[in-house]
Order: sequence, then structure tokens, then C-alpha cells
Amino acid sequence: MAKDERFVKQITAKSEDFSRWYLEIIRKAEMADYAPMKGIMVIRPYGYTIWENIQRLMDRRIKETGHVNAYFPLFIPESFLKKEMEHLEGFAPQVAWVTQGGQEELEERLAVRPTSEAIIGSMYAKWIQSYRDLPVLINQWANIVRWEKVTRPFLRTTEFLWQEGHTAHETMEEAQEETIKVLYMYKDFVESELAIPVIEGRKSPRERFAGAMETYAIEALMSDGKALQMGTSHNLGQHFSKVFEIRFEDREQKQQYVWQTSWGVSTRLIGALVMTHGDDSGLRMPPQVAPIQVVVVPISLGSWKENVLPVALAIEKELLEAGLRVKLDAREEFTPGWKFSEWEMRGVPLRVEVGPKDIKENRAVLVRRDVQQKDFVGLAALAPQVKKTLQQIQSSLFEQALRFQRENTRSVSDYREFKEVLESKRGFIRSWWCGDEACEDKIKEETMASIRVIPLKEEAKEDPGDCVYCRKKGRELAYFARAY
RNA sequence: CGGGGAGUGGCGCAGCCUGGUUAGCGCGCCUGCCUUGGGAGCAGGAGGUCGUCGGUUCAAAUCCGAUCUCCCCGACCA
Repeated sequence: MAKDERFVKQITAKSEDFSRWYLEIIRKAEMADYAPMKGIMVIRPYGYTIWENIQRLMDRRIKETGHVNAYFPLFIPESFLKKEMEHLEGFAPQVAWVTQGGQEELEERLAVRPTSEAIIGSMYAKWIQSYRDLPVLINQWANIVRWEKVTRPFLRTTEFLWQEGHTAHETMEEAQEETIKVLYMYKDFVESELAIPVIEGRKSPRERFAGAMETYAIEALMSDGKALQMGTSHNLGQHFSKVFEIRFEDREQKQQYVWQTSWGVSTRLIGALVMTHGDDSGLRMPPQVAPIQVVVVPISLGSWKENVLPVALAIEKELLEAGLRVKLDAREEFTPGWKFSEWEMRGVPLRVEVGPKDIKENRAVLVRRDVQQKDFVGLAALAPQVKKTLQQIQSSLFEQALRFQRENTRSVSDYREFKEVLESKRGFIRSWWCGDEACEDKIKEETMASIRVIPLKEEAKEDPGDCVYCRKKGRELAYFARAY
């Protein structure tokens, strides 16, 4: 059996049409389906279980760093949104409005939340009086609506699910520290749970969140060479506290405005999993977030129900007791081969096969989804071996993605080369930038590439080169890419 | 929002140009037999009114108009 041979052709090859491949995986793996309204999808159980796993692992980190969960309203009065004009103008084209309740027209329009800075800010103004009330460290899990013109399942939909943290602090330094702490929390989460390597850094002013003083993000490279923003963390400064009057009496008994942050990751991460790890046979789920970590397939031959099934049941029980998410697929109406393909499409990381031959040898067959490798394992050592293999798959997926990211990150100092790389290879391009928005705009216009992130740690290590566009002295080392 | 393409049983498609009996095909689904170590085989069967609305016509999946949705490219977008 050749390693990269496709057993069954059921989806468009990734290399043939990436976009179509992506959409077909989502439907064949039953992650999501289109709802009958433009740009809105239904997240089906298999996709939603991935989200639940993401939630569970992220929520743990959020709480470990001292935050607590709360829930704020879906509706935001227009006047609240208007208080921070930069913020309103940033979101205006994407806001859905409620103008009528029952038969009555509303006196004031209500926005369906595009994000919650405004409504949360108005509440913080009531809750915060003294430095003793600070910091406020609140997170909420919620749905968000943004009227998007171009939508794609998970990557950009009109309604989506996310988590948004909103914190308030005594000092600018403390808010900045929080912003960066969360950025690295996201990086750690995405790399260790989703097995997706990211580059963390600051956004250029052009890409900054509407109303933020500074925006930071983690960016990943999808396997078609386009970048995807995986999470953002904003230092809001005092923009919102000034307009919402979020004041406190400080240690010197003076009135001060609080310093705020906000940060979020969304169901877009599920799209990133597909585009980072998927192959021509379907999904490849990292074990940490896989809805099913191990599928047990009994080889149904002859009197398998008497001989094979009891062993399969015992294996299922043992793996369940070992704390794994296990599925025994003992359906009679499908052949083993059919089941193999089915679970490969859904990206189940590890498959355990047991058949008559294995039972004679007192063993089972382990098949890794990531590399399609088969190994015989004695039944006595099964559970520990399965656990170990899952860990290997988790790190192997990360390593594969990291290798891809490194191979597709190129340092370029010449604009001609810059354009050439984008045309032929895409990926991240590391270049110096003078800091002038005009250069950034020109580059975007001419190459469709934007500044994804200005790395936090790398700048100091190198002598500045010239701006890749205007040749003036470079001020920032930036990662450029075409992005989703 | 601009340009292009597409909506026909669950999925993928043919039919439309050149209107005319019961709208086909493959996969899937159901029943039975037989099979099962990489999506088995045979036989029988169910399921669509052609995205939606309107118009032309004796007659519309087919022609005309509007509208909704999806896909691709671009503009826009934390």
C-alpha cells in the first residue's frame, strides 16, 4: 500500500482546486451545512464537537489566567455604539439593526452585537468606582453578527461564535501586560492544541481594530500559502473608558479613566484546522480537539460476531477507561473498507483494526491517519501504545505544519523579488517597511498582500534594511502575505 | 457592491439551444440473497414537478422577466 495513494476519490484534490476541496471536506465530514439565508451556516454535530473541545481547552486557560465568564446582551442601543465614533465607523457597514419589536417600531434602533466593547463599557462604568475594583477580568462566550459581503463556511460567516475578553486596569502598563499575556496564551493554545504554528506580533495602524490603541494578532499560514488571522488582542487604551465614563478613584484619591483591553478567537479556528492539516482523503484532526480520537473497526469476516466483536468491545471499554474519546464502529451494513474511508474523511487520528487473524496472534492493527502507517500491537500493551501514538500524531501534525510554514517564509529585500514570490509561491514574506501607510497601501494595491504582523521579538536582532517599496530607511520588520 | 458561472430525488450530473406522451443516468437509500483485511455482487423497490414568483403559449424543466441562494474573480472587511 503506497503511502500517498488515495484509496477512494470522493473529494476534489487539494492541488486541483483548493477552495472547492475546502468546501467539500466541510460537507462530506458533516461539519457544517448552508442555512437558507445568505452567508449563514449550520454547525452540525461533528463540527460543533470540535468547537466544544476548543471551548473547553480555551476556557481552562482563560480561567487559569484569572478571568471569569459572564454574559452580556445580544442587543446594543445605537446611541451606545455611537459614543466611540471611530469604533462605530469601523463597524457601520457590517451592523445588522433591529427596528421593530412585535408590531411596534422602536424609538431607538438596536444593533445586533458586532462586538461588545460598547455594551460592556457601559456596564463597567456602573461597576467600577475605586482602584480596589480593579482589575476587572471578564470573558464571554457569545454569538456575533456582522453583515459580510463575501462569506465562506467557518472563515467568514454572517453569524459566528467566539469568545471575547474585556478587561479594565489601573494603569497603561498593566493593560499592555494583559494584552501581551493573552496574545501568548492564544499562541500557546493554537500551537499545542490545534497543532498550528503561528507568528505573533503587532498589527500596522491600517489593520488595527476600530477604536484600539494597539492591536496584536497571531497569524498562521494555510496550506495554499495564504495567511489567516487566528486571534487578536487589543490594547484599547482609554478610548472607551473616556466615552463611557469608566472612572475610578486611584491610590492618590484622584479620578482616573481605566485602561482597557479586549481579545477574541472564533469558530474561524475550525476552518484553520481544515486548511492547515487536511489532505486529499479529508480532515486530519489533532488528537487534542478531535471529536473522536480512536475508532475501533472490527473486521467482519465469517462468524465475526462471535469471535471478533467481543474483542472489539473489550478494546473499546479499555480505551474508554483510559480516558480516550473512542468510537466502536460495529455497523453491519458497511464493509470495513468503507468505514476506513469514512473515518479518514472525518480525520479521526487513530484507527484500531481487529480481525480473525489478529485475534489468533493476540494483537490489533493501529493505523495512523496523519501518515497512513500500520503497526501491529499486542493487546496487552494496547492502551498505553494508543496514548503514546496519539501524542506522536499531535506533535507530528505540528511539525509538518511548522516545516511548511518555514519553507514558505522568505526574507525579501527587493520589491521585484517580493512580487515574484507572491506570484509563484505565496507564503509569508519578511521585509522591512518604512512605517508609512502609503507604502503599505501601494503594496496591497499592486500585490494583494498586506502586513499580517510585525513580529515582537525579531526586530531587535537585525540591523534595519531599507523599505522594500520606497527604499527609505526601514523602521519595522513586517510579515506580508495574501490573507483570507 | 461589480464581473462571470450555477440551481433538475439525499449527492453528482444529463435534458433546455430547436417548448409537446410516463423528466433520465451514476452514487446513495429501502427489501431480500450473498458477501466482508481498503468504499463488494445480484435481484427487486421507494423517492423529484425541475430554486421561488410572475409572464408568453393550446402546451413550459425548456422561451421572457423578477427574485432568492451557492460558487469563482475583484472591491470591501480586526
